[in-house]
Amino acid sequence: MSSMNNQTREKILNAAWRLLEAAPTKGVRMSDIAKEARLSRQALYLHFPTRAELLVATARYLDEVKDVEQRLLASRRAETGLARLHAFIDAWGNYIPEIYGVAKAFLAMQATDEAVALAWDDRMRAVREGCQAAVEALKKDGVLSPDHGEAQATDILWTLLSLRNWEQLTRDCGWSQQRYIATTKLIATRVLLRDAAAD
Amino acid sequence: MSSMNNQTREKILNAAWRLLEAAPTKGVRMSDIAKEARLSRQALYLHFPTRAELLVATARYLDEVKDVEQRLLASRRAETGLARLHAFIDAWGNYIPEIYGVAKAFLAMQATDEAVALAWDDRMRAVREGCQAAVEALKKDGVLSPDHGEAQATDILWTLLSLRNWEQLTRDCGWSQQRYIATTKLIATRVLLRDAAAD
DNA sequence: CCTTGAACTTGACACTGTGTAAAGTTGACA
DNA sequence: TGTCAACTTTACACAGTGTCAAGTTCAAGG
Repeated sequence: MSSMNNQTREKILNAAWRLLEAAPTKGVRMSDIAKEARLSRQALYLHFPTRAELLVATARYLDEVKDVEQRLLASRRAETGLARLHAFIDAWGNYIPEIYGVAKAFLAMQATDEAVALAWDDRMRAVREGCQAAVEALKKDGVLSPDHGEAQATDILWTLLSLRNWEQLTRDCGWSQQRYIATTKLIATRVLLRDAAAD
Repeated sequence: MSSMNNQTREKILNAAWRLLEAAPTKGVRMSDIAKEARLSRQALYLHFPTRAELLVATARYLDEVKDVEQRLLASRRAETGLARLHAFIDAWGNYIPEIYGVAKAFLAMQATDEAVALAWDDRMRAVREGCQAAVEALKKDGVLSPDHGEAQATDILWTLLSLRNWEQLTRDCGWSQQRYIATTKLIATRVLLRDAAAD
């Protein structure tokens, strides 16, 4: 299977991506993806054993194309803890809308499929590490609020930056992306930094 | 249908509730509920036209039994804005774990079923109104942070108090319920109140 | 030119879970 | 005794996933 034509594989991943991005809330079926990729439904199963694995592969493909690693790592170059926090919120917060379609399909399937749940947890763990690094930088600068230990501060930041929160604020509450970023920075700053250190 | 034996109806709702509470993440099927209620699967359809409506009815039943209205209204009796905010977080935050099982089923079905999505939105709107009332009380006391308008403050509090955040903090991060409540109060206070007014 | 094999198509089918339909059972009440 | 409502039993339609087996296509290599 690994020796198979990679072009076809990419055609499938691209089709899945396109559909999920276009209609994040609608349930995208295997037959939909096949049609979009101009292949028979069965051809998909030649490349991906299950829908779950196709989704996971789509997510990895997306990461690769969009170069998340790169973006998240960029925030680590910031000099102060606060700058680092803000850079991380910029990096991740602006990445969310780009992966929203695929992520939504993930979250919907997470409830039923073990493999999907694990893959999602794995991705979120990566985000959590970014949060942790930002918190450590604050601590090092001596600006971390005495209200929280490092672990708790990481939990809070991680939760604040959850995709669900982004979804609620931008979709349900109608916030613009820009406002989401700005306000999230404000909240993170208020919650995580010791009084005098804000801005 | 409305003239039908209400005992059976309650037996079904109770069975659904028990199963959802016991295994919030597992998909509870109609046949599971039927078995639990010691009825045939078809009997469920005599009382509820679809699984979606059964879920919605279960949620309403839960609210009735647990008397949410009462609890949320209680917070309105608080004298100061801050006390009101904290009372509301107590009321709602402590209600979440009691409805988690049913709510989880809701959220899982929200993606596919329109009726479920509407019912959920409706419930969340009620919570939002509680948030809004708390924010208004803060404003009236003159302690609302100048960083936010009333609408934005409401959005933030509402998002902070989302079931997903409770889930992430208590399940994924391992926080105790008590810690969840205490820290959520702390965060809300830090974010929503003007500097000098904290605690 | 002819064979071989990989990539793909076609069509059929098993399985799960929801929802529908129809005929049969039970027991209370008039 | 008969009737009606509540419930059971059995069967089936439907969607979507995943499997299977028999074909087609086409390029590479003897």
